[in-house]
Amino acid sequence: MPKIQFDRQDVLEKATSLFWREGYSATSMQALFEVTGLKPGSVYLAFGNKEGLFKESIDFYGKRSVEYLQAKLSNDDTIEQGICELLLSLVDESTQTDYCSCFLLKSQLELDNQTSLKQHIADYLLTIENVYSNRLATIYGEEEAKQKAASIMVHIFGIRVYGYHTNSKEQILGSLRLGLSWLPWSQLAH
Amino acid sequence: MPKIQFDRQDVLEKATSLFWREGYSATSMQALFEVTGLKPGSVYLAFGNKEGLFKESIDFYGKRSVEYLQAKLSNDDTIEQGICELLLSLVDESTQTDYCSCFLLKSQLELDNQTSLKQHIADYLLTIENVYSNRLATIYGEEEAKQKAASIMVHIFGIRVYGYHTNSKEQILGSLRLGLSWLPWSQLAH
DNA sequence: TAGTTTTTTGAACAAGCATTCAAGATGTTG
DNA sequence: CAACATCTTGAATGCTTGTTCAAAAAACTA
Repeated sequence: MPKIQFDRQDVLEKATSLFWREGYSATSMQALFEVTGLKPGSVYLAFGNKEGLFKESIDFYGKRSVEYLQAKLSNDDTIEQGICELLLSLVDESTQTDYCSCFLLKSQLELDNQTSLKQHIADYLLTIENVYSNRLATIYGEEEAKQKAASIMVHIFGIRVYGYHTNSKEQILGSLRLGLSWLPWSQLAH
Repeated sequence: MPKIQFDRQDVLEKATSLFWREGYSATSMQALFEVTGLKPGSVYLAFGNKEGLFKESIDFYGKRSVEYLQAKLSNDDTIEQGICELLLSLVDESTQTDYCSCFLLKSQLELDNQTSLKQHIADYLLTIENVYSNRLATIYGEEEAKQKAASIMVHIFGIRVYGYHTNSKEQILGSLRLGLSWLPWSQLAH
């Protein structure tokens, strides 16, 4: 029954990239047609409308983020060391020239309370927090794990905003060491 | 020479409120006309264009924030206790129903790199960081004061995002106590 | 190959956007 | 009071927005 169509993943990748950089409101459908190479009718048949395409872009980004996080935290010998490495890669990311923070974070702040999208995004953020929490619960008590996970999330949000207008990598690293002093920073190479 | 005009402060207060809630792109000039009670011509004569009105709204909010911060941190007997109280008020703020994070933070993330506004906003955020840094430098060494100020900023950004989609006041408070453990949390009433 | 279903096309739509401007109102000055 | 400078008005501007739809193309079915 299904006929060949455009590469949905490819289109979502391009749409996500544009929404991420420009934001929801500032991204026009016309710009999306150009960047994806699709014509109006195709987009509206496949995604319904602008909000539908945006929602799928959020899903594309959100699922990828959660999967990446889970993989990263299950591979490492110790959980805490894995968290350190992950945070360090976020710091590196934040000093790149084309850095545009986190798509989920930006969208969460941009979207009005009216849209159901806001809760949808919040769910992804909570899922990420739970990944940290569950991993930490294998070392600490449940309450302590939850509290530490929350502190990690606060720091991630913090540096993703801080890194958006400041380029001092040292300052950001110092803040992580100071605020998350219970992590094994010293055990990492350089 | 000057003829009576509309109350500029009042207009800026209303425009700020709308920009803050909706964001720059999602706020239409028509909506600004309605909320301020001004007609197109008046706005364009007084502020130039949409970006001009937005810039003055940022100034209105930014200056108010810096002044409030300076007043708060100079009145209290000890600096660190003052910082604690300030952070606690931010936590309270974040659990209110009409909470819409920080205007500077939201705008910083929404605006594209192309506009000069981005640096203008960054300047306000750096000014705020310097207020913390300078006050802390009276207790700690200069480097340590700077590092602690950066950590405070990371926490403020963090809870202003975290509080946007989570309502658990206890979790946010716990994160502050955990990440900023060098502050005198226990010396505060309740 | 003929028939059916699905996808693509691109022009067209109305609504909303930021902005302009000439005319009228209002206050100040001489 | 007259002359002037400034501010306000609100309709009109041209452009962009998100979205639609009938016709053409393409892919599958029998």
